[in-house]
Amino acid sequence: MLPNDQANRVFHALADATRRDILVRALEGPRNVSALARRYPMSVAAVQKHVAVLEAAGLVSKQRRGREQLVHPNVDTVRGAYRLLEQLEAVWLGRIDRIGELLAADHDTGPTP
Amino acid sequence: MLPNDQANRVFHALADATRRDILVRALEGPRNVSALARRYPMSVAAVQKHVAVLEAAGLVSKQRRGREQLVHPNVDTVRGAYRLLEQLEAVWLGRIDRIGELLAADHDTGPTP
DNA sequence: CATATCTACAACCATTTGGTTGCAGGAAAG
DNA sequence: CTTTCCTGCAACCAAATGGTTGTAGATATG
Repeated sequence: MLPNDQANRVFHALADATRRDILVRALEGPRNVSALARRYPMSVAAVQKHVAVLEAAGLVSKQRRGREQLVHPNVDTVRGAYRLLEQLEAVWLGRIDRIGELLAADHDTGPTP
Repeated sequence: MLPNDQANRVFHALADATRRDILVRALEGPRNVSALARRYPMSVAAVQKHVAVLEAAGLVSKQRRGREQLVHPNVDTVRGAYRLLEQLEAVWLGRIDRIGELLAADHDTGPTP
């Protein structure tokens, strides 16, 4: 499971529309940084920083090819975030179950009339 | 689907271990702010701010009961984030599919030897 | 070689974040 | 009524965020 501080980095990285889009583009196929930068109304350096945030979170890796740096996705990390949210929902469903048990128990022992 | 700026708020809210824990406690059962605050090494006001961030993201709502304010979860918003990550994975799987198609096409037409 | 392209990194700046303390109001308990 | 508890809000502060510009190195291209 994602350790707590990586979870912090992953969700922080996802909390920005530009970074989410960069991730989508990388998922579609490897892109270099300046090609990515052409899609957004900001400097190349700003996009470099966004990629660095995604990389620190383990959501993408960079791979040199000649003078360019290809950004490609780490799907496993996306799944890690996915699983964390799944666990949150499991807590919720567990609570529902416990309520169900209580109701069943109530029904079994029945409130003395 | 979550609008872009709500997605920003949701992932930002999840990018903090204290806030994720608050969400878990709320999922276990409604808690008031000062009961939550006792669990963390910080002031009540700090926890109030964390709850406000979760509330702005739509992850929890507050409901007054007498002098206390019960924090209870909005599971639908958790599922919204869930779905967004699902979509990311779908992009990835779509790419895999396209690669599969290409390979199949390569196999069909075959590279002329 | 000369020039253009892709990247890295530093310095700088405004804004946001995440904490603090202090104060005031409403509800519960003595 | 007085006191205690829970909450809301404002002011303040250090650190992080998200952008900029500028400089420099390495690789392609003419």
